[in-house]
Order: sequence, then structure tokens, then C-alpha cells
Amino acid sequence: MPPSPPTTMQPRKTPIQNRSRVTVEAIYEATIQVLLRDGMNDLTTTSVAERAGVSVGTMYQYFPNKQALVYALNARYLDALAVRIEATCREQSGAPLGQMVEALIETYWAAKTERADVTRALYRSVAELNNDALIHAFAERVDRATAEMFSSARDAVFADVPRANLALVTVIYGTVRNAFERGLSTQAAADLRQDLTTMCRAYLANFSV
Amino acid sequence: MPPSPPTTMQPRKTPIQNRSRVTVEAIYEATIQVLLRDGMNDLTTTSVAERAGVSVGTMYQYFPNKQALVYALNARYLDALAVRIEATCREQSGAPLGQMVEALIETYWAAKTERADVTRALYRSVAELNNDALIHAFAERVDRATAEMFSSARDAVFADVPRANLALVTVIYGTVRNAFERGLSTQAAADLRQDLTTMCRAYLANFSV
DNA sequence: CCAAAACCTGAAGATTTCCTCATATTCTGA
DNA sequence: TCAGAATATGAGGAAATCTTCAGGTTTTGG
Repeated sequence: MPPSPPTTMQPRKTPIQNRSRVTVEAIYEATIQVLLRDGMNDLTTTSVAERAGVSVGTMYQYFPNKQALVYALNARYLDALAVRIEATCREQSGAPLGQMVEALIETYWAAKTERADVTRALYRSVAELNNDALIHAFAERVDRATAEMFSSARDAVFADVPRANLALVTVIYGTVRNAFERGLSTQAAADLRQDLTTMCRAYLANFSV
Repeated sequence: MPPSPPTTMQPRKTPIQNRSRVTVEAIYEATIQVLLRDGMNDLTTTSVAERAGVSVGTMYQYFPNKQALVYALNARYLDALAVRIEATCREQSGAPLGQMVEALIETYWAAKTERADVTRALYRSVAELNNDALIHAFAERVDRATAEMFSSARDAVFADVPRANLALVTVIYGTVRNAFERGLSTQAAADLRQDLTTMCRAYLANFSV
């Protein structure tokens, strides 16, 4: 294990021509596959390049080092997730509170479950990365979206929007992740999801008009 | 990075004399400290041995490899956590439901927060380990304890204990972890904790007698 | 058509790390 | 006391990985 260099997470060069865009895309895809197959520990620059069908040199033209590669992959994933959450929030704008909660749970749950193996692999891959900034930026972004959505509810009025928002998103995201890590059966997962909804709605009853 | 060998997680030898027990203890402590200082990535067998004041050879007499060391450390941590949860469950046996929930949240929250840096370091250290079995054993153990506690509540009757139990523990553990990862301010954390309690109680109202 | 820019290649250098083993020291129990 | 068990040592072998760079190929734009 080589020592962790003063890691630069910034991409090295941005693709300009089309073939390089394809290359970079292939590298991302290969990274996921290697992560799934070997795990972060055995993910080597060589194995990724090989799987992507390019040479290591090419990889290093776009990513300054191995960690930056995984970092970028996670940034992508979080961005896609944020986009989905934001879309849900827009759709639910002005809806009743209960429906909002249900929609939010649905979106988050689906995003994590659809490709459970990828989700799990990514969770593991970032553990040793300096991704606090990434996580915080993501949290701020989606918190803003959900807070705005809740504010727009036609059947509620909040004394302290940020507080209620934090409570809801923390409980929802935390529960989904925990449920996911437990590897629940389909039935148990469905029950849990319903109970989670129940809980959130019970909490929200405090604010209904 | 050497390839991941068919890792044996089992300890190699059990200390018999007192000096070796002290040695093993020192190794555990050193592992935590190196984990805090350098992170899992830069944790080397040499650095741990050095910090512990023993030679690498000694370390390898008790742990077959590096991963087994970290694995054992986590097993220890989980055991300590389970013991605390079980104690709380015993104490609350026969109490009112609301009090049980509060006590459980208190215990779990405290355990995770008391030494936040250690908790975080351990979370990160296991990410790449094959610790599913460990996690499942832990979950089963504490789930049994809490389920029994809830069953004993004097002011409630459950149609489906396992289901209610799963909902509660998943929400509580998940929320605490998520809150913890967000690095909330003291005030925000206190608010959240209260809201979490509120939610759980609202959910439990369905079962009160 | 052609010069310049963009892109790709991959062998090899520079480092590091894990773990063993032969040997030395300390402890225990009779 | 003392033989055997338990424990400790630490230099070095064996193995792998990351990353570079000099040079070749493809594309672009005028």
C-alpha cells in the first residue's frame, strides 16, 4: 500500500473531443464494475484501465490519481441523486404534506434500492476518502429543495421550517440506509417503509392546519 | 497494495499469561490511535506495532493479518455497544413505552457521541471489511433485547412485536448515524433528538392500551 | 491538405507494505 | 530449581502498486 499522497481530487483535464468523452465514460463504467467485482481494496489502476479498454496512461490524463477517480464517481452519483430529489420536490410543490413525505420516501428508497449492489459498493468505496465536503454540499443542496417543498404545503404551517425539515430528512435518509444495510426481506422492507411513512405523518400532524 | 489474501479473520492465538494480555490490549489501543491519526489507508502493521511498543512479530502472533486486527477491534466495539443496549433494556423492563423509547435513544445516542472521533474512525475502518456476519450477529442480538423489552411494556400490546421492533430500531439507529455524519451543531442535535423521540412516540400511540 | 492540438500507449522506475522465521527472553508449575 | 511452554524480537524476502513520460496516432480547423 503506497502512502496517501497529498491527494488532489480535481480532475486533470476535461475531455474536448468526442472520443475522449467516450473514453472517460468507459473509465467510469469500468470503475463501477471493478468495484463490484473486486471491491475498493483490490481496485487497481491497471484493472480499471484494462476493463475500460484503455491504457493506464489514458486514465491518468483525466484523473490525477486513483482516489480522484473514485471521488469523481461518487460525485456523479450524488449529483444524479440530487437531481431526482429536486425533481420530486418540484412535482410535489403545493401538495398536501402527507403526500410529500410519501413521495420523498418513495424517491429516496427507489434510488437506493434499484441498484442495490452499486449503492453498496459506492458506500464502501468512499469510506476512506476525504469526502466530507462532497457530502455536505449534497446535504445542503437537497435540504434546500425539501425545505422549500415543505414550506409550500397547502395544509400546514411551520413555526420552524429548517428544524422540521432536518428532522424529516435525517429520519428518512438514515432509516433507508439502515434498512438497506440490514438486507431485509421484501416483506420486511415493505412493512418498514409503511411504518416509516406512518411515523413521519404522525410527526407532521403537529403542524397541520 | 498487496492482494487481499483469503483473509482469515480468526485470532491466531489466545493470550494466556498476563503480559500477553497486556500486549494485546496495547495493540488494540494502538490500532485506535493510528486509525485516528492516519486513517485506515495509512495504517500499517509497523505503525501499529511501533505505537503499541511491541514488535511486528508479536502482533502477528495474535492476529493473522492486518484486516483481522481491525476486524477484532470492531467486534470488541460492537460487543461493548450491545452490552450497553442490553443493560438499558433490562432496566426498562416493564416500564411505560414512551420511557423505553427515550431510554433507548439516550443510550444509543450517547454511545455514538461520547467518543465521536473513535466512532467515525471505526465506521470508516470497516467499510472494506467482510463484516456482514459481524453486523448481522450484532443486529440479531440487540434486536432480541429490544423486542423483549417492548413486549414487557405495561401500557401497550403489540399485534406484531418483531415488526414494531424493527421499525423502531431501524429508525433510531439510522437517524442517529445520519445525524452523526452530518456533524450537527449542539442545538440542532438536541432538537433532532427531541423530534425523533416525538416521532417514535407518535408511532407507538397505535399500540397503547 | 497540413500544422497544431488532442489523445493514446505501456514498459519500467520508485516505493511501500505485508508477513515470516530463526533466535532470544521470560514465565510457570512441579 | 529447572525444563518446557509462552512470549517477544526485527531484519529482510517476496510481491504489488502507483504514476510518469517520451513518443506515436488521430482529429480538427482553416
